[in-house]
Amino acid sequence: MKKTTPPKQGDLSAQIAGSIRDAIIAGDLIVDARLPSEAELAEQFEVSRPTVREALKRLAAQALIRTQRGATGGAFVNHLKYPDAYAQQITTSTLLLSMNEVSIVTACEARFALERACTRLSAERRSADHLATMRAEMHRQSQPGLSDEAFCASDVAFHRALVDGAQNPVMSYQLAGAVEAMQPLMNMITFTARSRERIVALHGQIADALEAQNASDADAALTALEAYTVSLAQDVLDARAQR
Amino acid sequence: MKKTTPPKQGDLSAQIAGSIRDAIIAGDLIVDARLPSEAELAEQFEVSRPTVREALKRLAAQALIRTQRGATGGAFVNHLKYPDAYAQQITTSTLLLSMNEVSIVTACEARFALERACTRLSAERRSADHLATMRAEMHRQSQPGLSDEAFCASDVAFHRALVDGAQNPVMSYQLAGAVEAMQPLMNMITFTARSRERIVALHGQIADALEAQNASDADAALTALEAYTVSLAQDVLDARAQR
DNA sequence: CAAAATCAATTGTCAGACAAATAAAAGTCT
DNA sequence: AGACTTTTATTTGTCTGACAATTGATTTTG
Repeated sequence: MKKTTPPKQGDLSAQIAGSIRDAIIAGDLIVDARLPSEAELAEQFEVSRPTVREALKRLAAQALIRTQRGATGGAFVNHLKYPDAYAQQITTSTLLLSMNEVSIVTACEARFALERACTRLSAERRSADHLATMRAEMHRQSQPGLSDEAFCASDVAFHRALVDGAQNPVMSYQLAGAVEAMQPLMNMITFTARSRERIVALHGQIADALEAQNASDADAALTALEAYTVSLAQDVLDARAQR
Repeated sequence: MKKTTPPKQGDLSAQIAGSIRDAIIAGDLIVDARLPSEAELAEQFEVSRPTVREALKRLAAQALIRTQRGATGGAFVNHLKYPDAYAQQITTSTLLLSMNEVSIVTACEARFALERACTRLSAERRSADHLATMRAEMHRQSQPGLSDEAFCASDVAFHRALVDGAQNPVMSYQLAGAVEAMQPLMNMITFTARSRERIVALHGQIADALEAQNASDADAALTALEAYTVSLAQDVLDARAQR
């Protein structure tokens, strides 16, 4: 946390946040360690307290620290848990997709390629619980009165169960963006044209394959789902171009 | 950006940051749109300027906005570019791995599964440039005087070229954490025991397969590399346990 | 007309103060 | 003595007001 060779780029609060972040990543500050009080940090870095506070807020925004008021309060190095990392990943992925004119084809290709990376593990290890979740979501997707938003949410839940079935938390984390950030995209593009029946049928193939621990069948079903999604998107875009 | 149904959780600065973030994600604030000045925001949200500033710093930490001083300055919705998202992903992944006692086996499994998801696309589309990068990194890895750190960095560069060969930026982004965050882990674990020769040989198999557009051979080589990495980690851990 | 000086708006930083929360310490009653 | 209450000290959260630094726009000047 010392001011060793500060690269002096950006604002003071950014520099200070960088110093503390580096200290955390380097392991100089371990989880649950308490940082000096804001007043002490201000003295150490030779800045005012508001500046220190801005730096701490930057770190808090990345879930690197948490703060607590009171006598024994202060800023503590946060144990970065999976849900926090998930949320960040989803936010970042959503923004990245919405701001970079990524084609649906490219996004779909990435999403399904990553999801297929889970099939082998998921076929091998999925628990009864994961299978039950898939079946339940399929059942929900078959209900006639379901809104488009709810259908998409259920779709996401189904695929998350597939990914979680691999029983590898690192995998689940990495896939969070790919699976969840697609929801608004699919919502916007395909909800007018898609056949829920067909999607549920493909979901059924995937669930059956995973239950039978047949990874290549699950692979094939995912590929078919990808092809269907891409063709839907193509149709919608064509219709839009003609109009 | 209105204070519509504020969930009132956490600090004021967190609430305000959340409001603005939601507005950006919902598309109410488009890229390069200028936010009101800090004074105006303070008035709108009925808080003081330091509180607004803390909120803005939170958003800046996530690269959602950028600020500019001067007459026409202010806070602008930032175009989230891939490099920014990469950096965030790598930081988050690194912390997640270091703070959650993830076993080497789990991390390796995820990493190589994701990387194998790229082989089909990369075999199909890799450019001469990607192949040249791989060869160059392999050449560097063969030099005797290379430090462990430099070898690892080159290793990462090689795998990044593999991933980038898929010519899918969404894929490259999603893989950034998996590929780059492993570097410190591998560095710490296997640098004592590994045979560079063997690793370079496997890299050669991968590069050859991609050049021949043979995805399944590349797959097999990656699987072999995974097995070798895991066995190395196992050896090191066993030796550590005996000591 | 072009260059220089001025201006105005905005963020960056600072100082000091008070409020709110919180746990430890001290005090009080049974 | 022990349990409960009150006080106190520490720390973060927020506010007010001010000034410096930056930078584009405006005005002045050669």
